[in-house]
Amino acid sequence: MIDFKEKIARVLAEHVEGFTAAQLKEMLEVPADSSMGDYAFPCFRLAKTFRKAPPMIAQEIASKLGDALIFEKAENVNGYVNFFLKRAVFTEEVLKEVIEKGKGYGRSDVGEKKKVIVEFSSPNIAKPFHIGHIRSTVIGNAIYKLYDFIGYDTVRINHLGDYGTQFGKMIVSYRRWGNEADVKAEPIKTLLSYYVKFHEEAEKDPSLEDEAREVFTKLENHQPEEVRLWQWFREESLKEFSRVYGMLGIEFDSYAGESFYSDKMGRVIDLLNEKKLLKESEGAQIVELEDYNLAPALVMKKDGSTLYITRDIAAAIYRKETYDFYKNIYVVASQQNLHFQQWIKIIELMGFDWAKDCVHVPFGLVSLEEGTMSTRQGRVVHLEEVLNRAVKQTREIIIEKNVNTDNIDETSKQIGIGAVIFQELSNNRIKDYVFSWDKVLNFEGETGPYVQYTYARASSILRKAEMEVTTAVDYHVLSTDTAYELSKLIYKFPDIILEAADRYEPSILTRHVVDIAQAFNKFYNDEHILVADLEVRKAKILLVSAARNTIKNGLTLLGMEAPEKM
RNA sequence: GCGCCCAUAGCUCAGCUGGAUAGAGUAUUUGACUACGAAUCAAAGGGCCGGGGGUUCGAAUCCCUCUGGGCGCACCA
Repeated sequence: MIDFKEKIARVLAEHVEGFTAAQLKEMLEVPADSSMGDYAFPCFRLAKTFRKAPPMIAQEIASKLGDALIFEKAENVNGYVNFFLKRAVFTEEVLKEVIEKGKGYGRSDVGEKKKVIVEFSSPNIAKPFHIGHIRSTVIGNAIYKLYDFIGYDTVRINHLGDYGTQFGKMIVSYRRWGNEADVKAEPIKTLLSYYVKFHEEAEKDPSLEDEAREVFTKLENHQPEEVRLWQWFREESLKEFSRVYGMLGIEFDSYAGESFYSDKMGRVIDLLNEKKLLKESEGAQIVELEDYNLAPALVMKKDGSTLYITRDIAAAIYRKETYDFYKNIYVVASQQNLHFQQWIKIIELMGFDWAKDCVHVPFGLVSLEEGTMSTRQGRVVHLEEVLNRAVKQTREIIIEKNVNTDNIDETSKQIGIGAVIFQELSNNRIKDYVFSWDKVLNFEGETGPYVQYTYARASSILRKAEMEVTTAVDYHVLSTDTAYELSKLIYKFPDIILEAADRYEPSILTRHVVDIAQAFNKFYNDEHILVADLEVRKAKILLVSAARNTIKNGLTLLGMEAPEKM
């Protein structure tokens, strides 16, 4: 597709001395208001070198430019040279590209098949999958899809929290107060109750804590009975998780969780020793990071067992050796910022130059109106319940509207679950937010259902048009402001994808998809599409088809479905 | 105490590596379904962009400082 900005920069370069086309391209902007043109060149920075007032410079440039192949006029407004593209030329270029590429519109090969690992979701087993986990899960999935779409070779890893002292606690509690039948009937609920019970009892009898640590050490040393129980808990938990992943349409390439690295810890300790990074402190082994303005990192407890951070170091080394990644992305809560700074610095100190390729992508905290979530205190909202309620509400709305009740189960799922995903991907990931039922169950305005509705509407028009989509149309028909705005947003789509991937920020894409939907709805309301004049109808149908196609590609990247009817 | 993050309309948030009158959604008021789906569209009101300094031709955006909030800081993950 033509890079219009590039073209304008080249034309400018012929008339502005001392700057390359590339430099000029950097300086080009998009005006705040489209009535001021499609691109703008601010002349303020040229004032010093040319020793003239910006409006004079702009005036001179504009008068020299006249018209060109791709723009019809360039004019000076307050020191800016504003460019107005030839709308029909622009629209033809964009729409042909979309129709030709179809599902691949926006795809690119900038990744050159380089390996990118995305670690996301990573719930703790034996604990409920709650609304706090949705962020990593949904944001991580979108980041994976974005990188996949722009040509990287991706690996999705679910770094399950399936190891650590907590399982010592679980086993102790199960042996004292639990039974097999209860676990089989309702695994996570029962296991969680053991965990809660443990903490209640440990308040009264602190020696239980030591007992739990001992049991975990046995697990680390592969004692058969402990390993058997742990494996059983893990399997039962995974069954429940896969149900939620199924609803969300999310898959992983690897479930190598923390336990997977349990036999790779010795090597990490040896390497740290070799590099003389270890230091004894109060009986434990630490890595001092004072020189880097970071708190010391505890890598081995006084009883010789390892910690979370040791496992992350082992995991990073393993991944480098196994996948030889170009980038190793971790979609993990911002609460763990320090933890990531610490271990990535340690990796660097160990002499691994690929430490710079490990990227922590943090996101803000989800809390409830009652306060921060606490599994132990039962203060949680289960993700499955959120999804189920969203689906149920969608179903009620469909019945009420009575537009299309075929496949109502399937459609309700697409929309209800889509609403939850979309909501999660709407804001900058770094922001904290308070979970609210009203908000996830609101389907109007900037929401998933709004975008899906727009898609269904576009699909409906195409069904009724009774004509093939063709790019052999009169593009002047699509030169109205509303049609042109829509084409411009469609044109930006591939760049938006690159930016969203580059900044690890799916919300950039989410916002843009909303913008396209809004522009489409405006066009839909402003102009009659299925007009009698077949030439006009043909052109408008082409734009509808391109918009619909782009919306679908966007939704797919966000991990959502696009229903034909709803 | 130290470190990191956040602060924009009543509410929820956009605002790209500084650029023209700070934008959406929601809520409120009002208008549009005998044209293609009203989960829609249009209009109105609503802002010392947390406060104060600074850099710059130009700051919501960059720097300093203060205030308010969140998160983290040794044997949990």
